[in-house]
Amino acid sequence: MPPYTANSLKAELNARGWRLTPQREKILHVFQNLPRGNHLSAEELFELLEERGESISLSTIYRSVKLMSRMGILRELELAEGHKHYELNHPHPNHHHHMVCIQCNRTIEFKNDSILKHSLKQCEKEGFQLIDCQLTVMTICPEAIRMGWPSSLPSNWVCTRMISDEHSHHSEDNESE
Amino acid sequence: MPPYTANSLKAELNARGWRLTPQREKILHVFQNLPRGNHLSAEELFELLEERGESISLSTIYRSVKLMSRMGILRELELAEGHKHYELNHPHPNHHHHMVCIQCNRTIEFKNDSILKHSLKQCEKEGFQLIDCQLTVMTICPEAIRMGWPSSLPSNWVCTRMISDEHSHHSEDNESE
DNA sequence: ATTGCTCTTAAGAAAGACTATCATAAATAA
DNA sequence: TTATTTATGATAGTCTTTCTTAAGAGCAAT
Repeated sequence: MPPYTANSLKAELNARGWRLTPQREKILHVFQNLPRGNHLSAEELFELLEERGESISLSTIYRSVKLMSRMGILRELELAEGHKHYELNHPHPNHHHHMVCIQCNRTIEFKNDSILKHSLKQCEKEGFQLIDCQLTVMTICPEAIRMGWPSSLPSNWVCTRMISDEHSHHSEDNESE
Repeated sequence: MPPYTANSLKAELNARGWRLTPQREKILHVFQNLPRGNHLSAEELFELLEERGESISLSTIYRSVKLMSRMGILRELELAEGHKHYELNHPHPNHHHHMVCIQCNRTIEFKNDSILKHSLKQCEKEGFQLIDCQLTVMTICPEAIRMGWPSSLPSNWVCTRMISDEHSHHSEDNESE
């Protein structure tokens, strides 16, 4: 049921020039034995291992979860403000992007397959191999707009003119530099 | 020549429910008098103000440059690894996205207007107002591939099957769940 | 207008989360 | 074993969050 054995983890790591260490194995072991849907912060993972008498330094914890996330073994979640959580990257296509409201600071997830397609095209154009992609859209959310916050932008903001250029094909912005 | 006066900054801030404080005014003032193309880290900005006898706490520095970046007054640059720099957001459309190589950790910029269009469409669909967008693509770069690093992905990684689904229209992944 | 009161936001300090650097230790290769 | 590369752990550095205090804005009664 857990997708990784010590051997397959080793193979995965070695394939990229990285090594299987006791620390990495222990960390993965924790995640594999975690009930599905559960997730841990770096700190929680650290304490959990501490309790079991297998103390691993926080540096290594942070480094390992980062590495494994980049490899696609773990998944990095931004749940609460201020700290990340990690879980096994189960093969549940849960690939999404984020809209952040600059007014109320809230984050909303959304799905959009075109983003992945564009990323893939970009990679192919430049000889890169795609692993993952992540779009973050800074916005003003409907609630903020309803509460009267202006949805217009500073006059010198790059996006405004790019978008207005896009919509009205009579470019009215003749501002000098 | 500098696009903001104390009054226009105040208007910009007030419009979003934020206040013009002496600290924010001083910070903007520094950037407005910075030669074009120059940029400052939070630490540098702190020291510069310190020298002038106008000491502002680091917390406030960090908070202010973050706020002004989100508003589009400043622009946040990721130059060196490990710390950010800030500059005035001149109306030079320099809007770009990033490809990160998970193997060698390098970041490459690229431009792609479709991303902005898709972000805009997404925003309109959900009643959000777009301010900015930023795509990060995790990749394996050509150099890393040339050096023999596998460009294939872990078998349980979500993107693989999404992409292979996309390319070969005979979906071969009949794994349960 | 000015004063006092209330409500909201910001500043500063300190703690917390995460990342980078560096010396040492462990793992791989020869 | 020895040489080479990579990882760990400790520490310092960068940035964010939280909390308390201070300051700005709005309103009422003077």
